[in-house]
Amino acid sequence: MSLSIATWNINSVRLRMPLVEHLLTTWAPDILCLQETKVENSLFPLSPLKALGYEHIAIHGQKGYHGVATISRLPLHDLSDRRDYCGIGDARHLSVVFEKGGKTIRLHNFYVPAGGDEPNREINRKFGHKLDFLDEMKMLHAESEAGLSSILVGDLNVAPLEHDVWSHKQMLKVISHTPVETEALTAILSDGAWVDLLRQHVPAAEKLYTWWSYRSKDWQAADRGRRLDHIWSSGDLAAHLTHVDVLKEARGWERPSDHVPVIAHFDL
DNA sequence: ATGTCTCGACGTTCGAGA
Repeated sequence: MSLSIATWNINSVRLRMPLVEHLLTTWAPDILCLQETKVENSLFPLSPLKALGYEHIAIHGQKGYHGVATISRLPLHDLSDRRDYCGIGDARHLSVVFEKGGKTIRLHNFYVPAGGDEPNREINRKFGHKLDFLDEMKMLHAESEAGLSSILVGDLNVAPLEHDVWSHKQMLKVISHTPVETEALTAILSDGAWVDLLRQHVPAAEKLYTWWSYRSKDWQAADRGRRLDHIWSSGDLAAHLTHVDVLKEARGWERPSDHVPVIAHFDL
């Protein structure tokens, strides 16, 4: 029995609804986790998703900024788990529980703060917010709930490994790849007993990106990407991973997001 | 080229955030 989980920073779900529908009809993941939906809950476009068979939808939005949504063909439970990291009321987390192949699985959907431009928390409060958010994530453990497996996805806004960026040396002082961030993400991963599924599928020595800036004449020719979007799981599920698709082609779609969808496939 | 894109704000353009 197969299970597929997708994650995608959509950068406005209302603006890019045709692209979401294209993803769902063409790739048909069991569950799609979106970030940066940028819409309050009352205005979220539920009906076109339900019409495609995705009848189980959990949303956590706010006006104009941030926002996450988990869109599923499988029934979802425990839809009200939205954690207020840093206690400032941002819509950046949502978790649900579902069942597949005899397993009960908690699925976390995250949108980690980007952190601004200057990698110094003394002069840039947004960087401080990002570091505090990551610090709070260290408490997440993949095996914290008896009988439950875990998956964690989202735009974590950190490219942790050398080959998660186009130039390790040139990126060391650029937010998303500074040592304090990459060390924090690595600590969350190891302290929480998570497995980095993209890197289980693609060796760490190979370049792998999920995001290409809008600020480029030709994103494809420059290919200065970063791996900001992640899918992690508990070890029991990682053992059932068959492959991961990074849909690079989506960066070339009309009016694209700057992030591309990533889909993990399991054989359970 | 502080490079582009999105949203909200009493909008016909700009500032925020990314």
